[in-house]
Amino acid sequence: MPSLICCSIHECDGTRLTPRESPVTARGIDMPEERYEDSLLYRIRHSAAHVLAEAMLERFPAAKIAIGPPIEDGFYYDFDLPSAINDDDIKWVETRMKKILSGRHEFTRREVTPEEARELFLDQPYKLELIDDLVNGRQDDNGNPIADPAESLSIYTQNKFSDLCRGPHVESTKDINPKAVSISLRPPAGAYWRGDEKRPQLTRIYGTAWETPEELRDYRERLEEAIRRDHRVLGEKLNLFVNDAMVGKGLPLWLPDGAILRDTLERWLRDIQIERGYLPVVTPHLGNIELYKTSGHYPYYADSQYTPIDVDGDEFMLKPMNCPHHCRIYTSQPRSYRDLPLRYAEFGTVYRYEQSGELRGLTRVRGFTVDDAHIFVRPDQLLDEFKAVVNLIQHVFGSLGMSDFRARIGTRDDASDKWVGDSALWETAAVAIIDACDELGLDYHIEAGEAAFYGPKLDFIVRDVLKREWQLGTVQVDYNLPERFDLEYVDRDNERKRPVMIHRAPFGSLERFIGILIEHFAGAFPPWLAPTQAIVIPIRESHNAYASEIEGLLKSSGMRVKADLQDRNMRSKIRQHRRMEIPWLLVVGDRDVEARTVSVRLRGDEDLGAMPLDAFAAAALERIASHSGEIGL
RNA sequence: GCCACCAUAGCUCAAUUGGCAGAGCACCUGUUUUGUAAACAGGUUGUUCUGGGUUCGAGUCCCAGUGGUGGCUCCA
Repeated sequence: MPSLICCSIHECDGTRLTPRESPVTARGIDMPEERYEDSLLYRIRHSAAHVLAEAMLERFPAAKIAIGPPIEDGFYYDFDLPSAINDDDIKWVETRMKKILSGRHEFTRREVTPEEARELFLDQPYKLELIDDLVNGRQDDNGNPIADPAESLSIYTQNKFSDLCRGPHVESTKDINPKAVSISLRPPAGAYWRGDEKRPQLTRIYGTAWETPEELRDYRERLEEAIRRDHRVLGEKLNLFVNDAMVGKGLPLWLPDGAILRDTLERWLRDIQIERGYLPVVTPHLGNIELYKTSGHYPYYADSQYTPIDVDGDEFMLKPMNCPHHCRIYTSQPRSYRDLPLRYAEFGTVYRYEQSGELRGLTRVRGFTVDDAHIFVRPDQLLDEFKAVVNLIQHVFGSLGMSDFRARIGTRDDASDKWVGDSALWETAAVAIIDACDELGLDYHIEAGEAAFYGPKLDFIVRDVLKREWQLGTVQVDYNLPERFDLEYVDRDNERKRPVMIHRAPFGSLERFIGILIEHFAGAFPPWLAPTQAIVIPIRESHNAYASEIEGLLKSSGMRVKADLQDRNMRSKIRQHRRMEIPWLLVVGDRDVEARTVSVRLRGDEDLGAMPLDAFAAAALERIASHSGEIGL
């Protein structure tokens, strides 16, 4: 099954974080980057979490404490509270934390036996559970040991608070600047104990802590910048899309400017794919449920699919993926080994029931369009075709200047039995993926257990402005669907053989990709993507005719351009269009009419002065055609 | 789906302990004709998310629903 759009990795245990907060440079000599876990910042945050717990227990003496690790940019602590927490509580706790931090309280470590530990945390059930696990050795959900039993446990104490903790911590609260700590920047959140929705839901208090108040101030500014870049904020400001309650949650409406952006991307990718031998196909939004029973998607994944629709006594589904349809296109004719690879491409809109709490802007929606293709290959073609697909995805990301992604190879692990198919084929496929990535010099990492259920895959994962991770592009190797749909080709030796299927989507989904793209460019799109590429601004009404003439000329050369003939002064028009991130503002007055020039002002701040209309058109069209991110002419 | 918070004009927000629903921007009309980030004057704009309840009186308090936000869980 294609996981064509899914998978965010949640960072809550602090173990997957990059150590970039603390690049160490000593006396001009570059030192290797320190691991986050070894950094002062990590100890500060870990210690601040303990102080948070101490203050919370003063405010809520009946609270039960769970865990409180450092995370990227801060820390949290989970509490089981007797009543809901409000802003006044947060304010009180923050003030109290700062008071405790101002004291000179040492963090002292003490080794205790499990018995002593149980005695100490007699009224803290979550701690008792942790102690039991540590003493017995950690086990995963299948009962396999993942950590050795601990013989002794460590307790850290500061002021009047002790916590079960392996450390490390700062030596004393004097190592933490109270002015560099805040818990009021992020609202309290719900979180299940041990991430299990069947266990109690706890209240998670997030905090942030830095070495200096200046770093805290910088962090605040980064948060504000993130809001400014948020695709939901920019989507409204730039009139790209809206979510409408009457239409339904998670079903965004594309406004004209957003549709132009989307259409431009779609046409661009379609052209690239045609060059590379892809064939267009089109399939309907509804399909008979038999299609999904055959593919295996139903009822196993019924939770995320919409209730079937009765059509003349048969059950039809809104299609949650395009692959079964493409398989049926494959089987519509007998296939020869000479026909392969066969690459069916479709911008296919699919519908999935996503939990309401997870919906978000364009990055998580209930109806979305996958830039999907299914490639049917002979086994001997798999490696080359896989490389070609990765090459295509790299081309797409590279053309858009998106380098801030991680590539993840998802393989199967032994902890789950959800995998289908022969393990030798899995091995073959995984080796093909790894070989392809190596040959392409792709910087990847392997995560066991992140495969699709039918085969290993390669995903391209990016982070949004709020540092949430989203899967965009994906390539998946599938031996399963060809089996289920009984796909065959006649080989050179006249034997019927089974093709291998590659599922792939460079964008993943148009919606999510554009959401990320808006944030990537902060709304200032390169000219080829900008919904409006140039605005002509007449200085006086008497220049309107010239402005309209320029509009017509540039339009006929294919540029997306408008003349702004409103009865407002030039300065206010410049302000308005700058705010809309229009790349080129063409101001025209007497001198320009006289000399047939336009005075070009760039989206940023730069005024290029007058240039001949032809020269502007040629230079701008070159920028557009080359997909340059540069707007200077 | 779960926990918490939020919802006032198209947008951003205000409205004392429950006492006549407001401002800026946008929009409309007029004046203005401007050389690079907001001309001037006047005017329109409301089921205060929806439905119940308490009250002499509800934007404000209570209940339910809807939508949004932050997390958690899930994510083929």
